Amino acid sequence: MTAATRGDGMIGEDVTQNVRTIEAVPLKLRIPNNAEIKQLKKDFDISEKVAKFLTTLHGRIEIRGEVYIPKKDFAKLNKELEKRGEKTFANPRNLAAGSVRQLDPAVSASRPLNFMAWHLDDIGQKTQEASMEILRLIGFKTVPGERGKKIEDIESYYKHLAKKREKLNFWIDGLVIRVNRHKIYKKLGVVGKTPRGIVAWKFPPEEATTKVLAVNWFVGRTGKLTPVALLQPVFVAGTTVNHATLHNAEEIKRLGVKIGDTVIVTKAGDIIPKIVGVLEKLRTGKEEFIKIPKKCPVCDSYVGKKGDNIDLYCSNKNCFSKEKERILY
DNA sequence: TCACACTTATCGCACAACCC
DNA sequence: GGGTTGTGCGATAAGTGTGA
Repeated sequence: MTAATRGDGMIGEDVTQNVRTIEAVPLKLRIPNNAEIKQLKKDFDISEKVAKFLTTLHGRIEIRGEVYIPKKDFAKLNKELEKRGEKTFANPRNLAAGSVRQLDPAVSASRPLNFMAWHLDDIGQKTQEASMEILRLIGFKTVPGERGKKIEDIESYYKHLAKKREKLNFWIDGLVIRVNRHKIYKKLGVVGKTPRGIVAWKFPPEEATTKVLAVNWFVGRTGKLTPVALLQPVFVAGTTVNHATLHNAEEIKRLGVKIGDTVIVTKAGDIIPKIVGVLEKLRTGKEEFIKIPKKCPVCDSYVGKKGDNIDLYCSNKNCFSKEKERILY
């Protein structure tokens, strides 16, 4: 058995030794019995070839899934750490990611890692439903899901899940809608890195309010100036947020944000901090306009726009920040 | 108009280098 | 040898520019 992280989609990190310590990942696949295969044929129209493969499981099989830490186990671990006077972990998502990459498998084994499968590579099965059933039969836990025939079915499942979300034993940020029939799924193809047959529908992100303390202009490798708001630290969706990008001068104008304003902050995809609004009623009159720089904050050269582009760029080809970011890139 | 690449941000964790 | 610090990595979303 070998295991790898997703990486860039092509090359990931070898995490075999750590994944082997996860109890929910069977070291030996379970071979379904005759009655189970018979039922599988009846329910999911699987071919003789697939049925035969399942009776031996000889050959290569690729499974994708999610390593996670159940809420209860995460709370228990932090309680134990607190008791011992040790530092507790901020959230289960990053702890799971970090635990999988540990150099010492014994450390990974000490963390309450769990695994749920959501993809079985093509072995000849015709639908996603069949994939999930096969995964269950060969010994994997699978992500919960339901089949819907109409858009309304998906809407109602989304609402049902949103209600049920807090009661689940693991964190979720939405649901994934996937075309059931593999033939249609393949026919739809891939756009960039995203297959057309699969769509994520996220829940509205958690919100918090905080103050804008300052706005700093960052110069990227292309020379583009990006305003980044320095925020009063605020806890949102499992982490403490200190900064949020304002993208460009147009975004500052659109939001109408000033230094000193109380703003509403969310995290897109529960990851990226984002200012979504300004609470103008809380203004005291001491708020300051955000100055659009005329000179580069790093090399003091003039900045300007490129044609109709709304972004500002540093005019100095040898700007230190550009060079630095280019090297970093 | 669409597809795709680029840019930017965040966090926690791993690991090497450094200091005491 | 142990603690601290700095850097890099992985995962991820959204806005924008570019080229077909």
